[in-house]
Amino acid sequence: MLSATVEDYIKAIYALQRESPTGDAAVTRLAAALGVTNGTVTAMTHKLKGAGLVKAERYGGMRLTAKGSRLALDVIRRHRLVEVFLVDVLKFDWSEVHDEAERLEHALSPALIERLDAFLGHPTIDPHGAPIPDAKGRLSETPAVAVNTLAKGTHATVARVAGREPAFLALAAKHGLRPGAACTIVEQVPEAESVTLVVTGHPPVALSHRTATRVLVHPVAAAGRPASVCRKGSKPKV
Amino acid sequence: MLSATVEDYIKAIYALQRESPTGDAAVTRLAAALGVTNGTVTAMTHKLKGAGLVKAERYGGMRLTAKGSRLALDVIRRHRLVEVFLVDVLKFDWSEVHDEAERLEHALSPALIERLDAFLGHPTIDPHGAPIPDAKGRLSETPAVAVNTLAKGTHATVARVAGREPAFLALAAKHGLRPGAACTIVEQVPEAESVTLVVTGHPPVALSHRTATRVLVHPVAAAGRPASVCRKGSKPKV
DNA sequence: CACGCGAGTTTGACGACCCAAAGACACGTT
DNA sequence: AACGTGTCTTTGGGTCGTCAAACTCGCGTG
Repeated sequence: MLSATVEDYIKAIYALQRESPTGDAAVTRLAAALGVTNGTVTAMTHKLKGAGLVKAERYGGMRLTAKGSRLALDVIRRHRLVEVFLVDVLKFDWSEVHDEAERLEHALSPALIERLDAFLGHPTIDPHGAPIPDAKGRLSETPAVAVNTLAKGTHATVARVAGREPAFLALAAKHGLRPGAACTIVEQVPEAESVTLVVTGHPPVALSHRTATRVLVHPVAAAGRPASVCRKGSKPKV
Repeated sequence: MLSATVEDYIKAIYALQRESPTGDAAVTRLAAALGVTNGTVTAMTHKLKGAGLVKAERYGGMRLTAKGSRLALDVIRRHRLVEVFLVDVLKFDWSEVHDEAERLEHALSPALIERLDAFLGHPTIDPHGAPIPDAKGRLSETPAVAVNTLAKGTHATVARVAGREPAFLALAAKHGLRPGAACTIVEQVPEAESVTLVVTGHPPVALSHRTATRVLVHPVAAAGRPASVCRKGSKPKV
């Protein structure tokens, strides 16, 4: 059986690979993500290599093997299903579920996960809008764009609020920023790297572009109304 | 934070104390219950003593302190609530929930347990009929008698089916022996240490007296019918 | 009463995971 | 080409929970 520690490493490597341009994870980054020292990561890397979960060579970055990726997706599936359960069934708040899920994801048997999945109605996204891999480890990512790339006046539907910091998640919740909510870009100031958006019925919220990359939306095609829609790459005409 | 291992030891000590006439747990019994060697238990005993969870002296049995008992009841509460969840909500079979709960009981935060308790409607017994300690660690045990002490013809309500062996639990389930079921003692042969009982709608089942001590019932006072009721201590008049 | 034996304890060692600190490497600068 | 800095690896050491094997104790028996 694979230890909880191994699962945590694999999950962290998976996440680092996704946000790395070269597609491989660096020791120092991984150490920071897991809160351990570099030496500890190097030691664990040997173990993971021995288990056939990662490929790595001395002084080079590491990369998950097919087997490693499969395990990562398995752990992510467990994590996200638990989050759905905690929020939808036990009525936990959005911002507090992460740590709880972090512990639980290592204690659920495959049988339990499949029953939980069925009980929850086979959800496809977690409470933050992150996609849930299926039982075979398939992940279907809906293309979505970050709000910092959108022009003033754009109408959109919130697809996902990424990030784990409770403070940020609490802010998002306070302003109605949850998957499915309809929002509008009310201000876009490139010079200040600031974007302001509003969800109907909630106070507007100004985000730095850096923060705004964590808020992903599906722009809504203007149906008979003159709202400008600005897709990825095009510049706002303000 | 207390490790899962410590919790397992405390829970096992609690169980051993209950079934020990002297009220304290022996090293060898504990080692057998946990599947470790005696030396390991001795080492852990020192640790538990240091943490103020047990009292023990060299070559004498060990005993939980108030703090230790409280922890044991806490773990038992978690365990039994998880079992209720697995059976009632996720529709797991009776006999397979134990191992699952064994792992989960160490991964649930106090907040999660309280929410789960509320979601389940504050159950007072688990699927096997075992009482669930409340959030303050209070355990209310309903007095119940083992079927081996009852006379032929006695009508009773199943209160609890103790024991963890999947095979025994599967047998019990097959014969309708679950908390709340109405049963009747159809045969009682002291010479053969055998008792046979039947739950309406299920095939009869013969149990050795040893096994029968695990089936606890509430005898039903004969209401207008001539069924003999035999309380603890009285001899059957067959 | 001395003996023996089961129950309990100690000892030395191991695997998993971790750290601190020292060493080895890679690579851009000068 | 030599340096310096940041990244990675190694080394020695620590904790937790475990085992096997040697040792010690308490107590009933011959």
